[in-house]
Parts: sequence; C-alpha cells; structure tokens
Amino acid sequence: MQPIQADQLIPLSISDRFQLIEEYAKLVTVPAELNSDLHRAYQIAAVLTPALPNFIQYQIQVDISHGSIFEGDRQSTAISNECEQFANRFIDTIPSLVRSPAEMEVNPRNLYELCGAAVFVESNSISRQLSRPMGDLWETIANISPYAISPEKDFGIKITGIDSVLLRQGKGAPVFVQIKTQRNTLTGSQAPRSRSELEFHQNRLFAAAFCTGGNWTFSSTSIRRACGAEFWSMVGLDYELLKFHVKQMILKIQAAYIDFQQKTPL
DNA sequence: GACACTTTCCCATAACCTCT
DNA sequence: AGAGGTTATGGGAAAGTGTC
Repeated sequence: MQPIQADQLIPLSISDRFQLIEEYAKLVTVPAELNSDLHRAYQIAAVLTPALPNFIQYQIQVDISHGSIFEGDRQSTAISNECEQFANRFIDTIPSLVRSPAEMEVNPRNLYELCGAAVFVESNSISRQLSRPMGDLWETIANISPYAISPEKDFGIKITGIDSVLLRQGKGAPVFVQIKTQRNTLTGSQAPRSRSELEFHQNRLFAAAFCTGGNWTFSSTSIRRACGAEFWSMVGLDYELLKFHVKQMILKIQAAYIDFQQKTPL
C-alpha cells in the first residue's frame, strides 16, 4: 500500500483527515515489543511521517502567501492574540471559582475548604486552574508557526504523548515533541512514561516552554531536551517575545482577580 | 440517553534513596 | 556529602466506561 500523501490530506476537512489517517493506521504493523498502549500512537506516527514534510511545506507556502508570520509584528500579534484569548477565558471563569461557606462546609473538596480558610481555598484553586490549561496554551502557540503541526488541531487525531510535530528548517524528517511548561514539570514517576512515549519515534524531543523550574527532571540517553529559546527557535518563534506576552497575560489575570476580590469581599 | 463512577492527563513540591 | 534520579503527596478537568 502506498503511504498517505500530503496532497490527499490538504483539501480535506479535519474530520475527513481523521477518517483517512485512521484507515491507513489500521494497516500498519506494530513492532511486537512495543507496549500495547502505544500501538495506536505508533501507527498514526507511521502514517503521518511520510506525509508531513510536504504538508508542512504547504503550510509554509500558505504562510508566505498570506503575509508571513515571520514578517513585521505579525508574530507578536499572533502570540498576543492567543494570550489575550487565554486571559479572557480565564477571567470569565473567576466568579465560578468562588465557593460559598455553606458549600465548603457541606462538601469540602480539600482541607482548606474543610477549615473554611477562604483565602487559601481561592489561591489554591486559582493556581491549579491556571497552571493546567497553560500547558495547552504552549501547544497552541507553537502551532502559530507553519513549521509545526498539532495532531489534534490539524488532523483531529491524538498521538499519545505527542503535543506537536515540527519540521526544522533544512531538515527532512519531522520531529515528534512532548511539550511541558518547565524543566521540572515532570515528576520522576512520570518520566518513564514520557520516555516510552517518545522513544519509538525516529526523531523526538522533550521540550520545556520556559527555562524555569531549576534542573531537568527528565533524562534519557537517547532523547534530546530543549527549553526556552532553544525550543522556540526550532519553529522560528521568538522566546523573548513569548515571555513578554505571557507576562502581560498573567498580570492581566492577576489584576482581574484582585479587582474581582475587591468587588466581592469575603 | 442521562448520570455516576473511573481512569487519564495536565500540573507542583518535598522527601528520600543510591551511587560515586 | 552531593548529585541525580525516584517516590510520595496533592488538586482538578476531561475523557472514557458502565449502568439504569
């Protein structure tokens, strides 16, 4: 059977792309030694890999024809838009994070609620609610670049452990990437899983969006790591610009939160 | 088909263990 | 003793699964 071609995928809707990839994936033979949880990921990667260089070339052409993201302040605008949207979505949810003393007493979700410590309840909730979806934001921002694809957004399909696939300038083979927020985002107990999810891809990368969080808590003899500028430059994006907009975003959220608190005293 | 329960997936930090 | 890796602990959303 012929491998799938980029030209076949490009004209399709996301759900038709999913269907087509699914059909091909079923036919891929999986190495016997591979963990069964990863069979599907292997099959999808095998189907996608030969098509991706041309698919990404196509994205690059489209980017150029629409006024490239790499020209003028377009990159800044694009990153800013994503951060704005994220901030606005989050700010909208702030009122729903509040729990009444009665709710907390009847059905405490954690120790702070059990004790009715409203300030701790809120600060705990805010930081949880914020840090989790930010993980998704980095994927979205990476996908601004025509050098990256998101399996989910571009093909409607999930590859276990893979957040983004990118084609480095001048290189022929796509790189399968797992993106975290910080170098220490992964705890040790999760590292073996990340290792196995990445290892079987011919080209793979473990990336941290920011070079914060002290030392890496992920290591592997065969899987490269990159954080901050080293990672973002692979898809042509500017780390300094990203940090600038993320700072605006977080401060905006904080200001909205303080504002909300003042309007609704404890 | 609605709802409840379970698993998976995002995340953070401290403590501990082992090897050099 | 210090570094690097592993384990324990903890929150919450979303997706998946089972049941009535």
